[in-house]
Amino acid sequence: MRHSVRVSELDALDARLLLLLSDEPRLGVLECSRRLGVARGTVQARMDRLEQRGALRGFPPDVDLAAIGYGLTAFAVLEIAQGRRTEVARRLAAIDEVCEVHATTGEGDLLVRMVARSNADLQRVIDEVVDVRWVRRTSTSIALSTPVPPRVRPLLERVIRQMK
Amino acid sequence: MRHSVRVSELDALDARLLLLLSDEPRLGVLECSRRLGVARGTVQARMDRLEQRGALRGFPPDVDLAAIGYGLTAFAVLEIAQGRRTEVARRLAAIDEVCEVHATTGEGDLLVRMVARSNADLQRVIDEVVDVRWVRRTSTSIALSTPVPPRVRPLLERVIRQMK
DNA sequence: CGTCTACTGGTCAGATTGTCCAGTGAACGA
DNA sequence: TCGTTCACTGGACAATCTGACCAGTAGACG
Repeated sequence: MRHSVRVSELDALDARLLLLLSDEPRLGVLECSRRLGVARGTVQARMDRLEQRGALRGFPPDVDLAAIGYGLTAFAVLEIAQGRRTEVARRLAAIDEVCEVHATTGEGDLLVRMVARSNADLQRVIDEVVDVRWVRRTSTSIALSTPVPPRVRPLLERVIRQMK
Repeated sequence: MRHSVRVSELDALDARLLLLLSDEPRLGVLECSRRLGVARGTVQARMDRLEQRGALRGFPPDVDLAAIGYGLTAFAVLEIAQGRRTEVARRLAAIDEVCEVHATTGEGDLLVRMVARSNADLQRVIDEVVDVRWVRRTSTSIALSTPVPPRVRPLLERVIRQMK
């Protein structure tokens, strides 16, 4: 049975597979095929295709930074000198505690997520970030809690819903 | 051989294991034991302990939202009415496109990461977020690029370095 | 009406898993 | 100092899963 969607798009089965893997990442190909009610080869083919297409990047371990001693998270919005985004980003990337950087529109130019062991440590990290050359102005906020942890599930469910 | 560190802390082997898994998440227990030069049972025990301790939450699939059609990412900083954080967070969580919410110190109260299919779609999502009750003021920026994608590796390396 | 593609259901050998076990050595307390 | 405890080793086991095949079937497409 061939499906009608563009090759580059998600298929309902793809979405269901991703959803299943979101809920229980340790599942093997065989178990997935059982749950989805399709042949094992199919699941295997789908996963291969999803990876080739780049939709499924892999299964990185989800490490709890707090449990490793990095209990503090902070966000910094950086304003930087014109045309220095790449430069600044590279220097930020060199800081271990910098866990994520986005270039954005709006008042700020870069949004940085960083972590630290303690308030003193955070001070150090912030200083390191702020001291990066070409950084003009910064505004930092500490994350007090994370009401919604990173998630994809609702989106996948929506995709399935729309597909039906 | 018993190790000297507190039970709640990471051990050098734990860190090396997490690092290994960060680089090649698909690795099985057996392969890990080979790479780390320890017995299989040891790796198995370590992984169990890491999970029990909460340091290793699991292996969620890394789905590329862009490849699923959600090519746009935006961040919103929300200012909300006093004492309504939980309430607002709950409503935000009900929006499929909201992928992450942090409560923060500073001018804003909540930092929201959301995604959308297109500019029009983003408009809709932003409206939904902004229209959440108790939200006073918002400021939104669109993510143009992600110079540093979410990562843990440097942190793990640092932990190992410090341990040595 | 053929061709192509995707899925099914099956097989196969080889690898991996979870689960045991006895033995070793280092740290710890009495 | 002598036991005890704990973590790791290296080995074993059956059960399971994996990757690689295969022929057969059924829509979609020209």
